[in-house]
Amino acid sequence: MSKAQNTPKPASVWDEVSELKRQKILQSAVDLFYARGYLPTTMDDIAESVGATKPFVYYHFKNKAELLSEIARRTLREWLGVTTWVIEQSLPPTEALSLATHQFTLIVLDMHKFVSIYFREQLNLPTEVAEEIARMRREIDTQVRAILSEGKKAGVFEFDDLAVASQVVTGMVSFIFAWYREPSRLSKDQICDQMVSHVLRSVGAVTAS
Amino acid sequence: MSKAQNTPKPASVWDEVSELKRQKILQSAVDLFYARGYLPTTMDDIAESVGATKPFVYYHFKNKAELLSEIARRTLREWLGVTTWVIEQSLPPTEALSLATHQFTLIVLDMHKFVSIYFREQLNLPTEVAEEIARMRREIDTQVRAILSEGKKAGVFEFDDLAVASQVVTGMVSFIFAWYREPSRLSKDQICDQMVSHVLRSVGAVTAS
DNA sequence: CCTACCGATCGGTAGG
DNA sequence: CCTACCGATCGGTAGG
Repeated sequence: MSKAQNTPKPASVWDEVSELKRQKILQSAVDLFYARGYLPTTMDDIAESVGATKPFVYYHFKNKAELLSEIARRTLREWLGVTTWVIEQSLPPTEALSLATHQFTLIVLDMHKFVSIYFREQLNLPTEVAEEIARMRREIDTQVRAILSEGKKAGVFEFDDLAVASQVVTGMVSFIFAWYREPSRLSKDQICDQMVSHVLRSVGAVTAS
Repeated sequence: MSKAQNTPKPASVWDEVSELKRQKILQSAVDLFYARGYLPTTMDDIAESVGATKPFVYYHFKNKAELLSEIARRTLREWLGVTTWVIEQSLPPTEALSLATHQFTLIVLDMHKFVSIYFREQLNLPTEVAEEIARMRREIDTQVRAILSEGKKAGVFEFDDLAVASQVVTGMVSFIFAWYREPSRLSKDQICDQMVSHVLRSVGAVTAS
């Protein structure tokens, strides 16, 4: 249940019902955008899949781009939440990188469709949303670099270029979206463990168990 | 000059000129698809960017999907060419993985726009082309696994699951498309060296220099 | 008489 | 929250 509803305290029963409809529409959009792509999916498709007509969708979302924006925002918000939370723990570099990788991998697996859509459809995001997303990505990158940099200084990581190392780590995990399919031969926990091992080794972590 | 023209022996001057025009159109399509996306780019846009009109484009390419198909085919052909060539050398696992990673990285850098378009627009490929591409991907995966498997048996690589390791290796390199931008702070050779180091370490290669 | 192209317009569908 | 409908633009192809 990592896909929390994110309901910002429903003030009334009316709001709660309205929010539920928003979630239902968004989930249909996610399923369709994932299967067919953002542009080929019509607002009529989404309306039909929730058993309503187009104006119903427009009542809950300003336009088509707003649906995509919400998908991208939720994805990045989850990622940024994980790295921020790990940084706050002030763990030793190896533990911090392990934890961040594990949680990051779990998000990619749990929010597989969200992540796939985000990576494929970045170009279709409105300018302001694209900039908001870019800011969050830079924050994540800064935090990953902080962990890697600290590990290198402490002598527990061994790699050359910090920027490349950071991209390699986040890329290795992000790219799971391109090959993960359900049902999966391996459990999510098994994949997390594999990814932690690969990430730790890739930055030359000494305690690669 | 890794972007070979792939000209299948021009029988005459006429064919040669025609082939040249095809290349010019394809390059314009690549630039536009990369910058704006496949669907938002119109055939008129492509025609305009080569200083002609739409029927000119249709004279050289059956339709819009054929342009995208050619981009995807060339990308996969280059990748498959590299792994096949490396396998043919019958090198020790570590050398084979180093060489494959170096060449694979170089392709992602040299054909940066091709690779980006391929990953973003897979869903827009005609069914038969998508299947052809999928076959080539499976071949590449088989060859990467062969190298990794041999290294594990020989005791020079250390990782747990072969499928995950293969995806991690190809994913790490493929994902360069998502962060590489020109002009780059690092030279292509520097990036190749970095990627070889990360890949070797990620599969627990003993000689991670 | 053909190759290589252009101006104009088609049917069909998108977002709103 | 639906029916009915718009302004616009698309990929692809006709005739010349």
